[in-house]
Amino acid sequence: MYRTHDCNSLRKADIGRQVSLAGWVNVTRDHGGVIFIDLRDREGLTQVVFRPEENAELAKEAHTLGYEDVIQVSGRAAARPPGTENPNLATGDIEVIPSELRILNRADPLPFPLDTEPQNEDLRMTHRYLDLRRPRLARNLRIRHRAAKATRDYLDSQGFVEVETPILSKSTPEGARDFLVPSRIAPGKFYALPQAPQQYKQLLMVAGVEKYFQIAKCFRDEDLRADRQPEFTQIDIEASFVMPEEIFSVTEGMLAAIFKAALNIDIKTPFDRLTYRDAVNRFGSDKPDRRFGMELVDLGEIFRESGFKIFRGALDAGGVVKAINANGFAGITIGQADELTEIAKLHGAKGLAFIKIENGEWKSPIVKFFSDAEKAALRSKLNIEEGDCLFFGADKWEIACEVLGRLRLRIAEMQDLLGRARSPSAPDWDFLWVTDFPLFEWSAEENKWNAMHHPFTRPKTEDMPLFESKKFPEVRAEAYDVVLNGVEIGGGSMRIYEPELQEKMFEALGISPEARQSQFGHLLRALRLGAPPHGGIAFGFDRVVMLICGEQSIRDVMAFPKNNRSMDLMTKSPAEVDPKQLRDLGIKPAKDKKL
RNA sequence: GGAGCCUUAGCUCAAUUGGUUAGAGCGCCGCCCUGUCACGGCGGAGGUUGCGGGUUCGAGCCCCGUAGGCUCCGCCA
Repeated sequence: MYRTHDCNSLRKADIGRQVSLAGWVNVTRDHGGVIFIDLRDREGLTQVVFRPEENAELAKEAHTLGYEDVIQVSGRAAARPPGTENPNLATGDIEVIPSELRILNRADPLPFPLDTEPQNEDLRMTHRYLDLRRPRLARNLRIRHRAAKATRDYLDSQGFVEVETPILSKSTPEGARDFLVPSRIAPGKFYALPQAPQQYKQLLMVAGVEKYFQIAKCFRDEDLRADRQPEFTQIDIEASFVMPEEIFSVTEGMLAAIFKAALNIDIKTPFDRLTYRDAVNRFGSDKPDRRFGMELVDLGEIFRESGFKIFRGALDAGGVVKAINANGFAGITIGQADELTEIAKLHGAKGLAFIKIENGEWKSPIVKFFSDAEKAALRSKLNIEEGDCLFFGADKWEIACEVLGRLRLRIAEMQDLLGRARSPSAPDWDFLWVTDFPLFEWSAEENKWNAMHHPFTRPKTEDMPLFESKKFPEVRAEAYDVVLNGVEIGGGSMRIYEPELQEKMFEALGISPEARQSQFGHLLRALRLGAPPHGGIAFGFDRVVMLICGEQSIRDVMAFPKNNRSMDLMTKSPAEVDPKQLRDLGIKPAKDKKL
């Protein structure tokens, strides 16, 4: 037996007991005579004391111990001499006086220290197993575990059944780029790794499972971000004979259970709801961060007859004039103004007009075009006060909203409104439903309509006539997202369960009848064999855990993440393979990768 | 595909406007130290300043290119 206790369990009551501990040498304090070792395991620290007068042999060996050596000690739990107790340590009343020391494994000097935040992320990644020994990441892994367990326990309590679906799956034309796996048995053919278990879970509804969930690995071969990895985990949920309300309440219950288990926090349910239209109109985003104000204000009424041509022109063309008021931001620097102008242009604005309110004066080249009445109306509508800074968008609705939405977020960052390093116990967990998404979005690149959510999403019943008459931009979907503090953490929809409607949807998306059969034949067939009405939702589990842990990147809540370029620096994957493996698969690498 | 920031010792960082032999703390090695808890003290080793080119009497610093890392845009049904 290596140990009788972990390194966080010995207390005053254990004094005199014979104990064994095992773990890593966290730090040594070698006084030449007496030697102190802080022994660490995943639970905590215990001080081990070697004294020459007690055991000269052991003390001599203890002199050789270094950082992260793995050792086992057996001996007696003793009271610390009065005055040397350490109140900062749970085990600070006691120490272990060993009669035995086994050095289980020596450690080389470490590539980076474990007691400070390393800056060099690729160094951390190449030695990820060391990085994970650091308390922060070790804590994150355990929070993640608790969140996953709470998910399973809660959904189980609600009658949901966890079903695994295939990883070797089939490529579908819609959506993200697939990871492909070549087939050996059918040379030239490929499996695809699932972007989501979407079709399988719908087929499980046809199978009569009624309530399904899965903590599912998903794969998307797209470029990475701080909150996007090629391989990630979803909490996937689907239920039959349900309305959106029932999905909403299961979701709220589940998230409440997760936050209770992970942080012992009671989140506020039910969540507020906002339609897509309102979200974009008020916050310039379909995943609004409502933790600070600065809402978009419509100024159409004020400038309808304005002499300021830019605003008037936008309105006459059927667009909008909107503004945000950044309170106390009149001190904006030239660099900041330039950056915001860049952002505005990048997202389709022709430029960025802003007004600084300084010393009672409105400072901006555009102010001279405003009438007194317009100024007065602005003042009241935007609640303008000394020190404010106003930013305007005059454009098509979509562009004006998006630009101001982006500016709003960047300005909030500049003003540090988001409290960058938020503590996990931060009280402002702002959950929100965004509903009534458009069913379609226009792809200028492909010159066709695409499904905004996915091709199996139902149109809202009241919008069915619009769908039938092909007024695609106006059709709303029975689709919804969950947003937490401005991060989209989940989304779902009611699905199409009627084969005729599904065919019409495919038609609208420009998928030929032949392609429908080859790509979705199994689903269309299933819809003809007794498919119940159904719908569901899926959550980005990594993102939820990231927010719970107060991390800025999902890499910090994954054990072995990939870097920016989708590489695992520890195993050095992807890597070349033996030519024989390629031969078995009937694959010949192209000489010129640009082919 | 594009933009920005970054790259100096094992790690974290410093190095006036371009100017002598590129420094510090931690770690590492050696010596000393019997109640510390980030123990302490003395000494030592350790650098092609990511790489390649250019400007210059002289480049860690300026310019060009390139590699890598991170962040963002595009992309992510």
